[in-house]
Amino acid sequence: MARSASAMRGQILESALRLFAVHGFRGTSLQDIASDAGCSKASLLYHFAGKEKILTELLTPAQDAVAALLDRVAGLEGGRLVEETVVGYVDVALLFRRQIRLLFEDIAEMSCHQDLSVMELADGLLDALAGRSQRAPARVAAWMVLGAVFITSATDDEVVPDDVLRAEMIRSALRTLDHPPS
Amino acid sequence: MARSASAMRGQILESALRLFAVHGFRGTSLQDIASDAGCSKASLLYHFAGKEKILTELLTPAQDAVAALLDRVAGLEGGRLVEETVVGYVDVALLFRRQIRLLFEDIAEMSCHQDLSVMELADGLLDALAGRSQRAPARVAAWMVLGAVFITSATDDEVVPDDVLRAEMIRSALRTLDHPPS
DNA sequence: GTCAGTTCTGACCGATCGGACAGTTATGGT
DNA sequence: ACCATAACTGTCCGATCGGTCAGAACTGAC
Repeated sequence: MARSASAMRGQILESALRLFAVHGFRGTSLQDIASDAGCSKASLLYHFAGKEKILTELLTPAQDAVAALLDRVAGLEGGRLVEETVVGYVDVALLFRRQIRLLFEDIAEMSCHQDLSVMELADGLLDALAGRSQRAPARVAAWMVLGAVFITSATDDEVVPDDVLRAEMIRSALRTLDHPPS
Repeated sequence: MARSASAMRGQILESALRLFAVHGFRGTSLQDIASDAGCSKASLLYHFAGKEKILTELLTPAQDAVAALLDRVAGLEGGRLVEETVVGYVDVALLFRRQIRLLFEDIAEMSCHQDLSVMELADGLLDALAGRSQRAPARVAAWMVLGAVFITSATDDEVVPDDVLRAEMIRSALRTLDHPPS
């Protein structure tokens, strides 16, 4: 066969991205990628120095986009800074959503593989956070709160004390949901 | 030794939770847990039917807590529903933050193991989203936006069209940051 | 002391996976 | 036609890991 180098490389990257997004990085073997791309596993390792290098090449454009965004807002301040950053970040995230998804698939597969009914619980939480509304604005805001609290809890910013963190998370979440302070 | 069954089980669970939270579920082998708990790998598998069962036992209390929360807010509606759900969810998330962290460590280790400087970029994004403020409310809100957009992008709620999703994500994020609409 | 039952362990197994390597096939320049 | 180089492959290897199993060590009841 011996097609041109760039063609095979592109095919490998595309197969890898798709399989990673479905089964996660660790859940996808080099053989899986090779079979999907239509070449041998050895051919994979001819084009890429290792499995991680494939992931790196897949993630680098997203990293560059964020770096470019940070560069673009470097000189701004105040309201313009926040607005531009938010819009830019959302656009980058949506542009590279498949890459983001591949990061989560390992988690999802791990959570679902057992008898835990996390999905049902997440749905219930989503409904309640959206105030039982099915409208898009409420549902999107609920999704964001779900993710925001989840990730923020996992971080350990030892600068912020726990009680302050709790209070600010609640306030922020209620703002996200457009809920007037009581 | 042959200590009482519950003592060894508890020791194993504690070691597993700590190691999972540091190296992730997949990044921790049964041998690692056994060494940390001070027993043999075979003894692990005497107390737990498999590696996943350990994870299940670690995650079940958190699942039960969420289920209890959903049960508690089942009869509420309107403002009370949202408030109770948010406060309850934040409390559960903070209570089980180590369990949540273990879910993310696999991602973190995967992202950091390569030459990508994701941490610096995340910090830069955090600063910009917080409007260069170092105050706790701004930083917590920035963290939440960071996680919210990240997770929401990874979900595919095919009910909401992409352009609507983008607009609502931006609006929600700006609300989270307490940014007045322009 | 005896014995049944629980707890624990060393040794082993099968499977999987990432990667190495020598050799083969195709390509393009001359 | 020739050949250097790039592209590709089959095969093998070492390491890791989850899990099994027969049997040892310990315990408490009698």
